[in-house]
Amino acid sequence: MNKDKLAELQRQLRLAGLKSTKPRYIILESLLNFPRNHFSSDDIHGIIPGANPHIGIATVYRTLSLFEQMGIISKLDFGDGVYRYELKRPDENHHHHHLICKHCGSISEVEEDLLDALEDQILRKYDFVVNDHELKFFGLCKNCK
Amino acid sequence: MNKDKLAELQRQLRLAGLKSTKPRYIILESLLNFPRNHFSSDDIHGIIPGANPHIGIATVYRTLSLFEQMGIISKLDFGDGVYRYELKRPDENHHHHHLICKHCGSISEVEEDLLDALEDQILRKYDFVVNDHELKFFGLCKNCK
DNA sequence: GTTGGTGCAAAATCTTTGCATCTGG
DNA sequence: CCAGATGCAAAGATTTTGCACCAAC
Repeated sequence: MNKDKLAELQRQLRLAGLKSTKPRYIILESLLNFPRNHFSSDDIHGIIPGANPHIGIATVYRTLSLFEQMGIISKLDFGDGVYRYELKRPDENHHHHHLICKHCGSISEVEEDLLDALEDQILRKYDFVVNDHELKFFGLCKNCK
Repeated sequence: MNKDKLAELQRQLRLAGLKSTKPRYIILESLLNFPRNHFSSDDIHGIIPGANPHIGIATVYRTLSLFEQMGIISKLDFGDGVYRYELKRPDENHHHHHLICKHCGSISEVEEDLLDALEDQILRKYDFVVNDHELKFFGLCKNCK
């Protein structure tokens, strides 16, 4: 399955006239194997084994930014001064929502969208065409409440 | 009306055992007069007349952070690496939503909330108690679409 | 061999902190 | 007076950039 993603990356890079390099493979592999759903550039840089050709933090930033443009990952902002990314699910056209526990800091995901009615209303009332949204709920998770 | 807000600040500060100082007055006055609804620390620092006792950027950061704790303003994050604030409306218990135009960068506000159904569902399904939310819509405003 | 990619270090940006000094109560 | 607030500069933290070198194609 990871093999598939790596081959897919190679295909997409070639298609865009870009090079498929070792750092790009290693970074994709690292984020696929990352234990949490959300990761920062530093998270990824931190888990890359040092034995590989050494990968600089600048390359991680550049590569994650590239992956975002390619639609492989999405950039997230939980308001703590560090940008994070998550793997994009191929069947999603909108971002899902996040539940952020103010006590323990855990982040979980909401499958339901349910914003269609609101988006309709926004189009009608404000004449604003919504392409995407980002919704965060702050509160207490089941363990902390 | 601004007089009212200044007097109210003085009252709240006294109540909390804090000092009502000139920089705090000047900063409150500056954000009340700021031409847009959303402002960064640097925005506020930039419009303070130089003739006053000179106010350092650190004081602006500290004061806006204090005002946030006091419930006068809310911290916002539009994902561009700069934190902004907005005046809190006394009748709002939840944050309102924002429309962010990807073309011209304009930010407008949505009055409707309409998340109650979703919040109910989150409580039932995820056992998560929502205290607050933050919803941003990205797309094209009426001038840019 | 080109063109693009990488590593490194320096720079840029935003925010926080330490500390001597000042000031409101 | 004294606790808290301020100004300044330095330090932190995160992200971006310039440039010589390296590696895909």
